[in-house]
Amino acid sequence: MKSAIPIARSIDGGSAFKVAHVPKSTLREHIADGLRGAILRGDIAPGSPLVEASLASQFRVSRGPLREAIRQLIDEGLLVTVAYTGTSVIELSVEDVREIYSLRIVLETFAFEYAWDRRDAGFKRALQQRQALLTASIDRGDDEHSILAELDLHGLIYEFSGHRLLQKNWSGLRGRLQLYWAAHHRAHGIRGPRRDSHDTYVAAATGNDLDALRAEIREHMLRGAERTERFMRGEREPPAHSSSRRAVAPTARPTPAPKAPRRRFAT
Amino acid sequence: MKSAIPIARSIDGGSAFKVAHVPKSTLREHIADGLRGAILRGDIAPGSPLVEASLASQFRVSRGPLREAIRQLIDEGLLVTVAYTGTSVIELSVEDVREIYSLRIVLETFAFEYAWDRRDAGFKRALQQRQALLTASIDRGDDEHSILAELDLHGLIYEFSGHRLLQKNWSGLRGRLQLYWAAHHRAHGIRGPRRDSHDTYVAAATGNDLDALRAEIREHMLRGAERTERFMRGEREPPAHSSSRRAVAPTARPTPAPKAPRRRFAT
DNA sequence: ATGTGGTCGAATGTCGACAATCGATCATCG
DNA sequence: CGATGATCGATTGTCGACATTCGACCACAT
Repeated sequence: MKSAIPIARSIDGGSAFKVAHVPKSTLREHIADGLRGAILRGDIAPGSPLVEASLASQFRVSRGPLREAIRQLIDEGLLVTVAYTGTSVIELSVEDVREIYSLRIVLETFAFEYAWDRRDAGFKRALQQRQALLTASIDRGDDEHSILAELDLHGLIYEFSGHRLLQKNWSGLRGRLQLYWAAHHRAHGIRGPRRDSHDTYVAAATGNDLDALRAEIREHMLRGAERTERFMRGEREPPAHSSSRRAVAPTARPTPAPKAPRRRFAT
Repeated sequence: MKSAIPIARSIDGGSAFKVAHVPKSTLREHIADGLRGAILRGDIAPGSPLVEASLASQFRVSRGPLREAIRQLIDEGLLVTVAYTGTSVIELSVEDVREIYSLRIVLETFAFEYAWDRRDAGFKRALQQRQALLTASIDRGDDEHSILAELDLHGLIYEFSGHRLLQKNWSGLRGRLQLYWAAHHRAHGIRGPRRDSHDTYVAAATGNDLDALRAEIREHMLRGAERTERFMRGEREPPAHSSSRRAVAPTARPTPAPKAPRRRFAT
């Protein structure tokens, strides 16, 4: 769920308090979070266009803050926009998946190298805890949560590294991954990470053989990439025709109406 | 001379034309480019606050598009903002420099690995051409241009890789690097890349020994990081008090007036 | 003198309305 | 009958004004 509450450290005095950032204040933040959630949750399908006026009325705000939130999600790589034409959720392409996984290998390996010596009992405990959450989700058959749990498991090393650039990179990759996996899960129903696959990962991550971990990460990612690509290739025609699975409850909005009179962008 | 008129491609005919994106259309783009240029050029010093109304009047636009441009530069890592308080150019910290260079090692190495087999005569020619531009700038004593030329030299492999995520990463790093180097150059006057340092880089990049290139990149970056850090440590008190060097001609705007009545953020 | 509280100016956040542009549709001409 | 050009609705881009919040200043009590 909530990962890593930002802590403000006192500058010089040895204050014993840890203050959390004030919740949220600006509308733009709320809108960005809400929109991102709706996209990642799959309430807005990849490729479907967003209409500013409609969203603004749904969020009960004016278009100003909404546009800023959209701009932010564009920079996060979740939306694409064409001037005077429209904004839409990014389409899923195998090329993107290849790029993402190739970068994951590099960045996650680097994250471990960067923080290798600083791994302590707390790190290992946290890693095993997240693994427990993941396996619990898998055993429970909760695919939705399994995806998030797996991402959290892999995210730990980034959080632990303290490397802000690396963290920002990971959050960007994480968003895209969540989008892809969730979309495929809805499209094909079945999915969910494997248990054993992460056992070896955790073992290598808590061990002392860096080279072994490098190999494990590579293997792990190649497997993931191959599986994700296979899902993507197996699918054509994403437009709404099948009611194979409408499991997700549209907590916010299931897109006003699939009337598509104005075909924007290239199809 | 050069007709920069955008050409429309025929849809299916095997057109021999290559179309460039239409120049620019939205104000936000223009503003973002202008602001980014002003920041990277050093017309707006790191740490100095930006006032939306002032900038809007300077750009002759309303605050709407300006705010969106600002948001974009925030995501690019050039600006920081606090709600209801203000926006300012990022401060320079040694920690940031460490992170940037550590990531550069990883990413540039990966870029070469990713495109290693596809390097062709065109690549090597382009690399040598950029090196020539760099050495020419250095010999000419043009430090400003040398910085850009060095960034362009290192940027080639990212462009050539065709890896979009990697390219986006590089453009982000490149912006910060340009900001740091330009700021230090203005602060200390002297600087400018070394010639020989890049001779070995180009040689390794065009050679066939990947491990040698890995080592070279690592050495190159560690040197650069160490030098940059040294510059940063040698400096304290960036606020305007010394007239040590006001060499740069304020082509656009030298900041309205250094009256600082409202001290925002923590000093 | 130090700390405390209130007041005020300034900057950002938000809103609603207007203008520019695009895509689709339809009429027209070859 | 196909291609070309004009028209129209819809959507995004832009603007100016109002609301909200923050930081500085100053009076005052301790």
